[in-house]
Amino acid sequence: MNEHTVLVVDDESAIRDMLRMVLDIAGFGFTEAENIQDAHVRVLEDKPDIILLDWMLPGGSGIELLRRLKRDEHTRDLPVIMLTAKTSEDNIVQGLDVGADDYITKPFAPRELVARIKSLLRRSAVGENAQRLQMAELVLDQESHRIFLGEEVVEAGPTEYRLLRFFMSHPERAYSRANLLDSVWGVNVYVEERTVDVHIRRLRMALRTSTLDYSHLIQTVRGTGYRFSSRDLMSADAANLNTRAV
Amino acid sequence: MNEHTVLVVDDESAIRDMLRMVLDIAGFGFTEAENIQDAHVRVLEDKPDIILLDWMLPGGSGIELLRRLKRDEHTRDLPVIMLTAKTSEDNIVQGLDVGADDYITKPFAPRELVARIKSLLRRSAVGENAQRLQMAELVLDQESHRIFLGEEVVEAGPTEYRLLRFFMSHPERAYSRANLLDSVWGVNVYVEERTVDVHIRRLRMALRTSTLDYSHLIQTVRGTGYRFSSRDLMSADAANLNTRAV
DNA sequence: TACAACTGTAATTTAACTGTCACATTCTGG
DNA sequence: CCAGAATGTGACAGTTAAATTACAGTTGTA
Repeated sequence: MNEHTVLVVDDESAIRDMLRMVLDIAGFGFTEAENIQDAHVRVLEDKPDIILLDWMLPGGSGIELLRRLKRDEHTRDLPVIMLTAKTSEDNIVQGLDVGADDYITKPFAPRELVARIKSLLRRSAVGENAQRLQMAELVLDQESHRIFLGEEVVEAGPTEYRLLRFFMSHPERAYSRANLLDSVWGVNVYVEERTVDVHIRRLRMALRTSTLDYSHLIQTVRGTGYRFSSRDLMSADAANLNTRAV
Repeated sequence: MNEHTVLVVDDESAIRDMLRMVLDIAGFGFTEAENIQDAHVRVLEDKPDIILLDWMLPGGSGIELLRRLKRDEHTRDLPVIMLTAKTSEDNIVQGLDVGADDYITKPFAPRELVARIKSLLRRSAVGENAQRLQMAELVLDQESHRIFLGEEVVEAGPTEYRLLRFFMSHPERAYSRANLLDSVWGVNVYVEERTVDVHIRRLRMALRTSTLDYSHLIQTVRGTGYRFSSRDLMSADAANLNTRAV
């Protein structure tokens, strides 16, 4: 596997040094920034694969950077782990929409941190390597950031795009609404679970064009959540037609 | 969502009481134990969904129980949060090493504890630990939350799914209707015993597709209840009822 | 700034699932 | 073979989960 680069954003150099050592031992590349402005530059220049972002930063809190990253098309999918001090800021964390992919409270065990980083990288790895996700005539092209159904381009909003991408990279598996919120919206995002239903509907409608109807790929698992699957009532062979990267 | 039960293992009753209150407010079911032996019994009897385990316990430290739980097939996937008094990283690392899913150091904010519990429950809800249960051509795939019979997908409601899952993970053994209600519907649920019959029927019907009929796996044990068995109904009965002449 | 697209939420409608009952059928012991 | 007991079955109505619709607030953009 290629070496993954981790960007650490923290204003305390002691912590950065500590993390540099930990990450080095774990075999990760390392780059750092001590404020938001610097961090943004590092993101663009060093193209890290994941960001460890301290919550409390001078010159704009971490959430500011997070928002900015999530707003930009090109950086939206960069996995971010928030580092939160284990004190009263907990309250703040809970009240705000964060949208990070994971978070960890200080102090943390290096082992745990590394495990979470690997987990996140693994999760986004599917998307990294594969520019295109395909199932039969349904193609999600991450390069052009578009969805194709047969010859037609599927009209879908950003959220539906991410939802479909998540589903296509994790097919044949049931996810609860909470799971989907965590994976597609981000952890600590305060959104009603029912909202997922609405986006599922929007996605299903998008997957129905004048000539093709792939809406059945998004299946309801009653009492549990949803699932993306090629086989509903069809033969098991269709299962081997798993989503594949092209 | 169903109510989840939390097992608190701590030798100080004050802490147990505090946790009982906190968890109650958060809407969790509660059960407790003050030592390892007791805890093990509670795990088996109350079937908690998650365990809060104090590190320091009389008569064997918490890690002892943790090891035991992780060793047993049935309890291996039970999420465990370690409660550690001190911030000593050694303990934490050791705990995570043995298989704890998370840890929290005392004193802790109730809010954070609840958040972590929910997070863990969510993770294991459609867990990565999900396995496939298989018997011949009958497959219950917990990952995709589906049942396959040969090439076909079996249509079954949530209750039938849970019922089959229970049977497949506890085969070759007869269960009374009361047993099944406890295990599949949950304890302290007021439902008529005969209701089990109806769901048994529904499950049997589901296990009968156009090409295969596996309904005979769900066997009636007259005067007792039901049993899931691959052994033929006739020979099985003959073995059990060999006291009578025909 | 005005407009168009997108989001999240709540209210309402629709569909699926559940539990029970009444009646049918099968089994058991005598 | 009979009577009583246990289990199977079909129907049905209440309950719950999901689909749908409408809408108001945001956000991005011309």
